[in-house]
Amino acid sequence: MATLVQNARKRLRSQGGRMTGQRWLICETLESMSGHPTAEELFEQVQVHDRSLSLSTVYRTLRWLEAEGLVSSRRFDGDQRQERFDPVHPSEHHHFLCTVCKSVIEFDSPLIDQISEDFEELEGVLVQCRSVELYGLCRQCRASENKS
Amino acid sequence: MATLVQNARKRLRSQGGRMTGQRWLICETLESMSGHPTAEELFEQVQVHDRSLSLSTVYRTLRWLEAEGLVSSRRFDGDQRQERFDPVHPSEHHHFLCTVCKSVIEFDSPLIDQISEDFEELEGVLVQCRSVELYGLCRQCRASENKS
DNA sequence: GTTTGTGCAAAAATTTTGCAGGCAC
DNA sequence: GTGCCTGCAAAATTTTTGCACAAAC
Repeated sequence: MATLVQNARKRLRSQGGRMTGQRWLICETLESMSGHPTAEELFEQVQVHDRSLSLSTVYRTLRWLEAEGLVSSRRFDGDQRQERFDPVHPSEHHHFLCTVCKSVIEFDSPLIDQISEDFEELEGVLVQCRSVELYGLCRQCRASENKS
Repeated sequence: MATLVQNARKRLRSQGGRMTGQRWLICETLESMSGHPTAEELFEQVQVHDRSLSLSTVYRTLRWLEAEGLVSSRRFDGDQRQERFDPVHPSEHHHFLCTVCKSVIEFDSPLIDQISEDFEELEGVLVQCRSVELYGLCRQCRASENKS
């Protein structure tokens, strides 16, 4: 499966853009971070490898990747201001968020299409996108909750 | 069914707060607006009836209502910055958003509980909240899309 | 009278943009 | 060399806060 850097390089080439060290690092770092980081979190992680890379560049790169459909941005319940970013996967997927440790688990279910089709029939609308978010306690946090 | 103003008044009484004209107007206006307005939109609508009511008061009231569990705030896909607010309904419900006219339709489906239970079993997590968002074309926009 | 609430203006927080210089091709 | 890209600082946008005054009990 193509990595984010590979996809980005392809897009850049086709539009006369350049795969700079900064873009490379941002893509690689984003892909290595599991939990849908904010721009700020990604920036901090990127700075470990390049002290001089700026937050503007992180934002500019993320927005470009988003426009290219390679990265998606969202806000989860309880996120007040900052957006979260993650590489777009080839297949649609949805999110479970642990309200204690903030970890994210991705999932999918055929029932989501069913819901969508039921609703189309009921209302006469056309559904083009679906987003399901579940919130609760992950396995670990659930266990430690029980102990205390 | 209790209105937002009625619920708010009850909470205020029990904690020594006051149902002021501003709070009343904000609650009534929010309840009368169907499409999950932003604070700014609510503010504009409120200003029709009270020119001197400030945006700060709108925010302060919304945050208080939110803390009391009477109003919920969210951001939909494509909303870049501003949050949207709406009165919390007694039963859980989800949202369909028209990507053209921005109208919002609320719905519910028993399959959502099913998805949630399936996922709990699969991952050993505890799901406490669910949020489903569908995006597409509403009946009207779908029709006018076909014509053109 | 005391406490709570409001408007205003200023601050805080997040994201975007203009510009001068730097780097990739 | 040309043109895209970056860092910096400043702007823009949304939301919160401090404070003096006003309103409700």
